[in-house]
Amino acid sequence: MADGKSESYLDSDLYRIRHSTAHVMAQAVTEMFDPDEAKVAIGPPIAEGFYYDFDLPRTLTPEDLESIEKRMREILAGNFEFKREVLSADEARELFADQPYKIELIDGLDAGGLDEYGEPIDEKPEISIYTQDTFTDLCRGPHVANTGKVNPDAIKLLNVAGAYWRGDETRPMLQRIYGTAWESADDLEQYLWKLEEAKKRDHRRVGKDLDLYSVNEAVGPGLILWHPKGGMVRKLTEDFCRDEHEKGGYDFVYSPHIGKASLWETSGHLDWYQEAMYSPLDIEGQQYYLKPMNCPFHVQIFNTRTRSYRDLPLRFAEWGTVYRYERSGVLHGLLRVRGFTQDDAHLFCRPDQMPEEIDRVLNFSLNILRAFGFENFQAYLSTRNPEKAAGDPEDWEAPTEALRQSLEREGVPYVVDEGEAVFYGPKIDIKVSDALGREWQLSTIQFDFILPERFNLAYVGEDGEEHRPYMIHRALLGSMERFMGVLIEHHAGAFPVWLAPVQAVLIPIADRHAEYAREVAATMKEAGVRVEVDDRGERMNAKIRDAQMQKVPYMLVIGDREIEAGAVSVRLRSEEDLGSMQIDPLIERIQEEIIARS
RNA sequence: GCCGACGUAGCUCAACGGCAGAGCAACCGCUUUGUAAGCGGUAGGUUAUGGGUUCGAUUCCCAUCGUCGGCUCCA
Repeated sequence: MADGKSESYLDSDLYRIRHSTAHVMAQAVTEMFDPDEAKVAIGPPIAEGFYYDFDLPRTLTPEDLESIEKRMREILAGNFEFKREVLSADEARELFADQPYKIELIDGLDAGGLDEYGEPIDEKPEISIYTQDTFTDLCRGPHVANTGKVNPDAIKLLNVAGAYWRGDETRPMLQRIYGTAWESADDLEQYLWKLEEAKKRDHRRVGKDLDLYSVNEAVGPGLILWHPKGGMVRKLTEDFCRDEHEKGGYDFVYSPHIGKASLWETSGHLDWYQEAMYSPLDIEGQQYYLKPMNCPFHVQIFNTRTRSYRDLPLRFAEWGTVYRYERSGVLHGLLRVRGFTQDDAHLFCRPDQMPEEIDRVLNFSLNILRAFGFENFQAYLSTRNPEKAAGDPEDWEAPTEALRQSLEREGVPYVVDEGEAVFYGPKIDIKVSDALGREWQLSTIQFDFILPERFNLAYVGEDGEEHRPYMIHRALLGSMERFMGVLIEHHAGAFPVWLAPVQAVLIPIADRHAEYAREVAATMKEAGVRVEVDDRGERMNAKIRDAQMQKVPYMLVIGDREIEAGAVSVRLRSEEDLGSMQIDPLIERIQEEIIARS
């Protein structure tokens, strides 16, 4: 129900509660203005609440939200029935004569093919209205029986934001009020707790607190500066993945950041991707573009020699940094940036190798994601969009079927996004659920019918003839930036030991213990543990507090007793006290955790 | 890009037409400490940038840049 559209949700009491609460909110809002000043648009339930869009004579303030919420509770207390009526299109037009957005919806419903939210539907719908108290809205329902069925202690208005009418930036900008509604006050409280928790885990905040990365105004928006600690997490991530790729039969390639305009013309990027590409550089009269993707380079490497069917499959992997223009308003911490590094690879294979290649890459992807602590996956299979699709429909069948069967074999839950594929081929996207149950898209596995043709890729078959290879793009973590962001939020900055930038802090209690601490540190470093000595003139309590807030997995306290015993006193960031431990068993324990990646 | 909110010390925030402040962090002392903040001191600012209004602007107005919440899009 992440998209708020699952069957069971559409059918639930919660859905009705939210839908009805949206209507009550619309009543409260329209009451604030003269009837001819306040225009209402649409107000559907969404995954964890509802919204309603308004066209109002002035901007709403947070104070307005409070008074709207107060008025909503009064309306709810009125116990007004939600009365449904079915109208003809003309009757509806008359009723909503001074509501232009409703008129547009009615015209759409009357024409058929779309519901009131602009979603395609098969039949021409009945036009119905719902009335509670003084407010009547065009609506297909369903609703609760009366306003008394909505718990006034389980609703909350969250924020106001701008939203285009019908999501179309050429249409008017409306004011959207987001709210949430639950069955019980406890449910509401739990939801608000989750929002708070999400705020605490926000990678932008954690990134600052743990000194992982920054975005700098002098450098530019959407461009990430990795600090030493964040850089270490990223390096460890990359090292692990590179090793896995090597074991997995990938070859490593490297390609430049810019390429000639003619390359991007051949690849087609200048035709269909130019709006996301930066303006060209002029070098000796030739135009060069910053790369938005790595594919054309890998394709060129493929093409540097005649390939035999014996050479295939070829798997070219690169941590390729690409630059894409993103509109300033969409940039978001590490999750949406303008320069990012994809863990990219391109697979070239014979048609007969394709199903196995898909299996391998899907399995590979899931295993890598599991290594980072993700357990729950949701896959999306995007199929051919007849409106915009390269190649013949039958070309799509085998790859689409191969993708589907791989998902079945892996047992990954998946949904089919009918017609959602990019024009060059079908694809699988994999989303992971994090510790708070939020979904993040990471892996993508995409077929490509276009590039092999445009670059005239070929291999010589057993028959001595030239054949066109299949080409698959895939990124597993997606982008290093985005993945780091997701990882930070998933672990709330408390990275598993193998990824922790600092795995242990040695805390000498007094100055006289510092020398021993440095000796222990040297021993541990020797054993490959990332360790620091906190020899500041602070009290032990302060040092523990700082290490705790930095989410360091091991805090090793050293005082007279430990020196005497040749040991350290071990505290975990979980606040568990392991007591006094000898150095060797401690190192062993840490190393085991690193290997187990826990 | 668009709508709205917001930019004050490294960080979190005060002051809101009349001398720009606190806590934390940094630095310097004192303290030598037993599992989440010891005490004292010092330093730190063209109040994002540029213009305007005013006797006087951090405060009011305009523009630009940036951040945040959304819309749209996506790795």
